[in-house]
Amino acid sequence: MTDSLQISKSLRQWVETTTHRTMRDQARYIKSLGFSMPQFFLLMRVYYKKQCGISDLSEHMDITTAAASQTVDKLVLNGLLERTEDPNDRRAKQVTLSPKGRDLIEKSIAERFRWVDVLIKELSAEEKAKVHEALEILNEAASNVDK
Amino acid sequence: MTDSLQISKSLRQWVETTTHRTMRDQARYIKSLGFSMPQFFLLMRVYYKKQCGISDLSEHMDITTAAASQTVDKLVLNGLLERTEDPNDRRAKQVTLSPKGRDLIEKSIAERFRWVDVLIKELSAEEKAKVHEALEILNEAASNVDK
DNA sequence: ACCTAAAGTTAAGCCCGCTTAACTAAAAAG
DNA sequence: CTTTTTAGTTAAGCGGGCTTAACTTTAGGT
Repeated sequence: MTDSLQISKSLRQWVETTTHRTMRDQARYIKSLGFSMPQFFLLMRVYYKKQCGISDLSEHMDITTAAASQTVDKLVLNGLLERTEDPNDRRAKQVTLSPKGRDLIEKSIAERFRWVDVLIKELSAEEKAKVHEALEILNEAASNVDK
Repeated sequence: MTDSLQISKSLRQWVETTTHRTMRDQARYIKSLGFSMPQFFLLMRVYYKKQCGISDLSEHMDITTAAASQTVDKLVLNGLLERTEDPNDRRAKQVTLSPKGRDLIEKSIAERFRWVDVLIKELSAEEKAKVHEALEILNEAASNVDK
């Protein structure tokens, strides 16, 4: 019989492992490209939102709008972001990823998946089947929790 | 039949979800405690290794031994780390977490587990059993990969 | 014993992220 | 139409993380 405590423990361990691994790999990759973590987190935010303003970035990253503006400025100069005026509100700016920026983010995501493929090689065919079924369940549950 | 491509896809999605969900909360929590990401990563390394030298930290974090030494210094002054001489090699230092440091790390890990329990509530008893078994497999595989 | 290599430390200095403060311009409120 | 609020920019300055360089002390090889 599997109780909630057992599964909670194994799930926690797994989340801890993956988070630890992926954050480290990501940090190294970002650094090797010459970018800082704040810059990268900002790019990630734009990646997930597709488009957002300076205020959104400052709230999301817990920094002032001044800091967000300055960081965006550097990333625009580096060709990773594009900043245009919002046609509906001429005070606001629309920040989006440039092709170069999108490429960077997608490669960094791929980077943290290299570990995933190494992990899969550790599994037998039978284990793969079990793991796959469980992951489908988890992914479904996660999307439910996200509303 | 479950092939490697299928499982890779579901595992990638899962890792993507968990990483994305937890990264921001983690960063915010660390910041709210007044610590920097480099400091936190260093503490994490010590937490996982239980005990390690300055050289290990510098290699692991891709910084010079000088930088590692200085960061450790600050964390010792803050009461989060303890630094003692290695009895087998008097050049080397053994860096370990103080009770206060361990507490900090464990609380930060707990911080990103809040949604894990919500997730488990989504599962039926049967699903819990399957997920638990799969997670045991994955955790085992992960520990093998990390040596 | 000698000499080189290895583990850390210290100091000086650079860069960068962030903040505060003062500002411009546009939208909303009255 | 005036006032206030909102979005963003700019400049000055602080603090922290990191590097290089010079140094001390201990281990290990010959």
